[in-house]
Amino acid sequence: MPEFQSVRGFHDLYGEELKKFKHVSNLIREKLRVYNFEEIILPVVEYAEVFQRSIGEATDIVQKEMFTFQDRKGRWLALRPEGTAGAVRAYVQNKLYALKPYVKVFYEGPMFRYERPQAGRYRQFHQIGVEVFGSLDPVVDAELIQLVYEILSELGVNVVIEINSIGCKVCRPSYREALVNYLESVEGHLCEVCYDRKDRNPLRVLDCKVPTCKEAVKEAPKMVDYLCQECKDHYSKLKDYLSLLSIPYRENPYLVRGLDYYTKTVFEAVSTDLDITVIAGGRYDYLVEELEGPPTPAVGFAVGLERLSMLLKEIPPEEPLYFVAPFGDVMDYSLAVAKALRLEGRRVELSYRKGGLRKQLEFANKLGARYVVIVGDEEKAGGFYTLKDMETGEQFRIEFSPAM
RNA sequence: GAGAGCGUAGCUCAGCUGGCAGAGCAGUGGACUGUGGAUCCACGGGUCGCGGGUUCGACUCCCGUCGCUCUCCCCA
Repeated sequence: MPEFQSVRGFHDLYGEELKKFKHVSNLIREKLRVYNFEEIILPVVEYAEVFQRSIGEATDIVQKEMFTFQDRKGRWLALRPEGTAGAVRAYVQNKLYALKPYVKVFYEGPMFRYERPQAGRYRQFHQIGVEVFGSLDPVVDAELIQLVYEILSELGVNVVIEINSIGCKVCRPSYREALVNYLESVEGHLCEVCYDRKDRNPLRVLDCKVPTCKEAVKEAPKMVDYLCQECKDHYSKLKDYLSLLSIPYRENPYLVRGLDYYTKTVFEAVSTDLDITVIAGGRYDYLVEELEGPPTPAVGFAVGLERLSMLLKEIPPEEPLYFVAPFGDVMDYSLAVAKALRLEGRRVELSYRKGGLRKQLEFANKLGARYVVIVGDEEKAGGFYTLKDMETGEQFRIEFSPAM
């Protein structure tokens, strides 16, 4: 075991893994450009209170998953466990609402949660977060889900998009009460875990995997039946839009999110291969106000980049590599050739190791070169180089005069 | 926070009821000084995760510890 190791749950990203990661990131950024979202770069550290207020004091994220520490003046700071809270803080602090009728932003970067690492779970992981501030229109929810759908389709991953409405200040309390009442009436049939969570996180009981719980919960009240008129309209309008856009989705009346700030629409994209959530989001109409901003409805979602990358099977091939292979006393000439090719915009590697032509061709293979630019005494003397296609074996003589 | 599995060469892993630490792949050199992927030969490489115990003797058995992986809770 190496003497120095990265901290548990903190990983180096490189090689093939990074290529997938970048492919996902680039594709999403291109989508966001088309949808006219503007980037905002947010700090990785906020006052801990920003998260406590937004995510909710009682949630697992705040209670046991935050990296918190004190600065020299004793104030509590935290590494961000998610992006929305900071985005809202920035929206309020910079008064972004004063600039435009509504605001569409995205951010990309690391998030931190103190959890036990396992498949698709890291203590430092990366998200792209997308937020729309200032519209209550369900068309925004629909467009965000459309965006999610397009991202996932173009990446070619097998997922299902689930949606639900969890109501608002008006209707959610009565539902929660009804649900807890119901759960108490069947508590004898619940597993140990669910018995505990029926008060703490009652909605979670609804998608417990234990068969007896599943059975006990069949007759449980559903949020959709308790929605107030406004929430009901919002939800049905959303579904109309999704149908109009031909976006396949599955209604999951038991879909909940682990953060307190959500209202009305919540949605998730779940991998059908690995049973992990890769994108999740929803509406949070009270959060801006909660962080001392003007009452402003908002919706957003976050993409887990590692999770999405690990579902990718194939990534597009890289552009061809030209390997400049000098042998003999021709390094000056080779430098000139490499420079000229690079100025044409080609991807060029100049061999840094000596060896005969055979050796150079071996190096070229190991580096995955598509073309080898053969430069020997003949080439230098004759004012040309030999271009070899490593796939077909064909060779071409290319005239060249060094102009360094 | 609870549970399970695994730590032997750069990688993947053998190594039996304790008896000289191995293979394949990768690497380097050569066969082969202007033509690669193939083949053959040679070579380099290890605190068997770490610490303790049992034993004449521990990679092997026992205890502890650290690390990794996975599951639950929860989540991107």
